[in-house]
Amino acid sequence: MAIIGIVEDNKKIRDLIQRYLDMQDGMTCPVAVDSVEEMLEYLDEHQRPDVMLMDIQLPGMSGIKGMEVIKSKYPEIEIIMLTVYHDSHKIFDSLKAGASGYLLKHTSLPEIKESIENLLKGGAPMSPQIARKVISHFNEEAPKKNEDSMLTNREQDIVNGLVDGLSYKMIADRYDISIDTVRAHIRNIYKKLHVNSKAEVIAKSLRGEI
Amino acid sequence: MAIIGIVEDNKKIRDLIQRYLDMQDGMTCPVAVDSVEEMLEYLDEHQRPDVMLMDIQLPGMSGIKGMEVIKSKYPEIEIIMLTVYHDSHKIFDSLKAGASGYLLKHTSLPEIKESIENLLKGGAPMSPQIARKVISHFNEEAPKKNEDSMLTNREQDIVNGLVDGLSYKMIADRYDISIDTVRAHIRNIYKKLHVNSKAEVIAKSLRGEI
DNA sequence: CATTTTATCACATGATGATGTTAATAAGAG
DNA sequence: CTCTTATTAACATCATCATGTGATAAAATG
Repeated sequence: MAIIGIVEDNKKIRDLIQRYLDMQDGMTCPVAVDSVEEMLEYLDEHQRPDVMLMDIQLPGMSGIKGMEVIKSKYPEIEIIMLTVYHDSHKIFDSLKAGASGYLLKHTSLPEIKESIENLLKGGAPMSPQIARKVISHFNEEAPKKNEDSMLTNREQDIVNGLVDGLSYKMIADRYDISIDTVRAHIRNIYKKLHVNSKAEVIAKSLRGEI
Repeated sequence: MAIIGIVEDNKKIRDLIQRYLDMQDGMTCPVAVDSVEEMLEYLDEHQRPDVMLMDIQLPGMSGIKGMEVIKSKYPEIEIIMLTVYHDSHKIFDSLKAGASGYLLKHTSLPEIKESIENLLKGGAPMSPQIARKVISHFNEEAPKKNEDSMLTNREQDIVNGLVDGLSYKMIADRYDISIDTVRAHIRNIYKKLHVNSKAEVIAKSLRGEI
């Protein structure tokens, strides 16, 4: 009998999954909590689950951090991330932190059940979109400069300045242009990238999405 | 109508898959050959397939080498490796050479069909055992964990908020604390990391230096 | 028990950033 | 030759950030 645990802060989703899994043959789901902290308390005093479903966005400790903690204390627990996030950063962080699977939240209950069975048999459940990103990570050693970067040379200069942590004024000095010109470029960059803050540009750039 | 191509030297398997796929709605499988060389000739003179199933062990050019050649000439063709090999080297070589999926040969015909549909929808079909190996690759790829983070859990929360491109106000809302508390945390974070702007924190974080 | 750390909140102020509007010049495309 | 794009620039205004100073309380540490 496989023991399943759930960490998910949305009570509706949590209860739904718990009830469904608990009904299945060969599975029992005795614990479904809404934070990593609660799960850690539970693990101290009860039989440990074989598999754990974990959200990323949680009150208190994040699911990724939580997984690291749980994995370091109980490395034999297999953890599947079950979340709405499909950005590469969160996916790779999760996998590096020791996740055995990564499912998107629109995954149906039977698919979740199947994924758990898969995992117990030595597989690694992944939503197809996630698998795609993981695979891309491999064949993306050279063919970057992906999609229409669209950014002009000057705009790229400005982005580099932002990534280096420079203020508008410092960027203006570096390229010997006025601060208003920097502003103008940044406006254009924001439009092209569909963002509206320095922070997002820096994040995008460092994730290789520019 | 998706066009499927097959390169597989075992005639029995090749014919079986071709007949099956050809029967499916939305698919046609006009070409099934037993070597990369034959497939290259075919591609010169016919409409190119959308998806190609390819074995690794082939007479003449190997499937991995063949995929490189085909991918460089026709990068828009999506290639799924369909093979008995499950050793990490062959898997990673295939993925690096541009494979969009990797299935083991015991995969059933309906699963193959499903995998192709998956691929056409932007997914990446992988047998669970393969996914497991790919994921393991990430688990081990995390040597440099500068765990001298010094940042407290709450501080890490705040950093995550910054990385997500949130303003102080949005971070305050996310964690249900006041904006002044966010400011206080950020002051401490700046001191610990020796920086003095959001931008630098985001950059450090995304570089894995936190 | 005393001390330090962590987390919380407030008020204030100057600096920086985001956005709207407008526009001149040069280069390249059609 | 006209139209578009890239680059430059100025002025204005409100929002957000960075930083100083100070405070309370719980938790961890010694």
